[in-house]
Amino acid sequence: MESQDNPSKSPRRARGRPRDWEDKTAQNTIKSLDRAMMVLEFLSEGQGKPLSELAQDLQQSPATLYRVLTTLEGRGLVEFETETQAWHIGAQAFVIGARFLRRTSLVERARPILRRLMEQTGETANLGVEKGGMVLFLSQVETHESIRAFFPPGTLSQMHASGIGKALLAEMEPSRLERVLKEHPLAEFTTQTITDAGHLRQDLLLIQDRGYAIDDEEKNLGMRCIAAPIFDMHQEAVAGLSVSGPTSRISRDHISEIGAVVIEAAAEVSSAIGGQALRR
Amino acid sequence: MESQDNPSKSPRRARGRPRDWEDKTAQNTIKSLDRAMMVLEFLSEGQGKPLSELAQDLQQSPATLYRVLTTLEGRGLVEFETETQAWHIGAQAFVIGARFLRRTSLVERARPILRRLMEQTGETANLGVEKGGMVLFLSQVETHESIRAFFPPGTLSQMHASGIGKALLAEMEPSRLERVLKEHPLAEFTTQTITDAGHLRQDLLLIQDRGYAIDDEEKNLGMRCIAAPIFDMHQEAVAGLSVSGPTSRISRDHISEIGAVVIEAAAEVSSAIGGQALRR
DNA sequence: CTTGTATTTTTCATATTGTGAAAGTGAGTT
DNA sequence: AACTCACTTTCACAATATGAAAAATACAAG
Repeated sequence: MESQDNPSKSPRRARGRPRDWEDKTAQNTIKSLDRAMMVLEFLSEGQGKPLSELAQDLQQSPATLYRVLTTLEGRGLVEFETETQAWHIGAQAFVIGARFLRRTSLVERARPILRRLMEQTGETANLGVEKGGMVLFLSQVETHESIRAFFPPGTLSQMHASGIGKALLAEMEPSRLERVLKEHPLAEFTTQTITDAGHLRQDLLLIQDRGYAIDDEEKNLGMRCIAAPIFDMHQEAVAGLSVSGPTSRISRDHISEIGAVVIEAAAEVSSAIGGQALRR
Repeated sequence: MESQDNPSKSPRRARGRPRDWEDKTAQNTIKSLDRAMMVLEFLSEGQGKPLSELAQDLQQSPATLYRVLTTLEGRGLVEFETETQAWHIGAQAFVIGARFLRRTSLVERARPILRRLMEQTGETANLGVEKGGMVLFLSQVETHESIRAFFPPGTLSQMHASGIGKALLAEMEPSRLERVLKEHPLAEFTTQTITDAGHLRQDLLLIQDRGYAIDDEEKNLGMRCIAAPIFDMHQEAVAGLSVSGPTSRISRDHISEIGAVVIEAAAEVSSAIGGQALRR
């Protein structure tokens, strides 16, 4: 059962020096650029701030910071609000970032399926991938109901307290799973959150067996979420798909029924991107 | 009726040297950073490319480009695909960019209204703003119909061939309008596209008078679009909202009826962001 | 298996250019 | 009207970004 790698074809490998370092010391980077990107990142995280405050938060000289900001402003990556003297993330950052979605056709192909899933279940449908040990929400089709779950695309969320996250963890190879667990402590969000690693591992086995994950008020009280993994051509779980809604509508009686629909939809997306689910 | 400003509190105005230059020569920027951002922008526009190709396209030395890319990679802004040796825009760019939407509450507040608009008209509803003489689409609620218009959020589009674009142009102050017209030639997309400035100006007057704009197959044949402007507290048109769909469903008979609904929805968004429409 | 070629990655010497301190500027405040 | 504060620009200096060239590597051909 250890035949993970596919020796059937020679997949045009890299020339040049191999990037085996990966863990890297990454000495070969540009300092000033890296610092500037730190500014951009920081700016995107909080509210807009005036120069002086940024300089303090980032421990940089106002003069340098000012030049970084005006340079980024020149390309529209940040914006300056004259009224309040505050620097904000700019529209161009959104334009550039949004193009990430177009790269992988995952989002496009999943979208019609997400929509149908929403109509079938009546609940908001979400698509997410794993990124740096977190779940990154890529796309969403919202329910018509007025009480609805809401994960804006671009949101990052803890894996262990998310349906999609657990679905992905359950399919992860052991070593990678361990690394994720090591790097991300099991923070508690509600009384239902799984904070014990053993307990989580048990749940993951159940998920793998059942085919779908349940986030049972583990992130937000009153909200349930049913998720299933999406597989690529190498039978690796590259994304997850979920429906989420209030416990009142996603009642315990409905879970297995919804679970089947979610698995079905995830399998459809898998084949839409040329993938195929694990044979069990 | 000129009491715009709220005298109840001191609205913390700018100190320091005023940014009156605006047009600026912007000598005060960091060259290397600017070049790096150009790389990021370029990367987001096309498909993923290998280093050598990028170096040629951007006229930069491979060595420098390589360091820029690895630096950006370190922050997840670009990604390197080992299989094909291609550099792509990264997930972190999406994460950062997506936060732009959270800044202005416009999107959040408009979303429920967009949704209702979609349900009322049965057609895809869109929200967009003007950015650098173009229309930037921010958000969208798609119709249930299988034939539907599609502007992915983050898309930029020419103003003169877009419903939202024309609605915004119609409310623009003359000097700014002229500048936009000067900087953006009236490209022809279909036989219906307005390519004559005089003709466009005439249409804008009509739009201002009527309160909504019609894109009558001016960008894509077979597609109509009805749009209206959204106003902020200063009675400036800061965004626009539209429904778009095939000519078969948005027939000439329905236009005025849909127009009224769109105007109504736009007015609602206006008040949701604390704005108010022009009194006519 | 050996050699050749294309591409990426690193090294290295150089001067470009990013940097912080401090001076300058204007708006708000007393 | 003088003062204060925060942003913006100037300036001199050396840190560091840069490109040429060399090294490293994978793939292709003989």
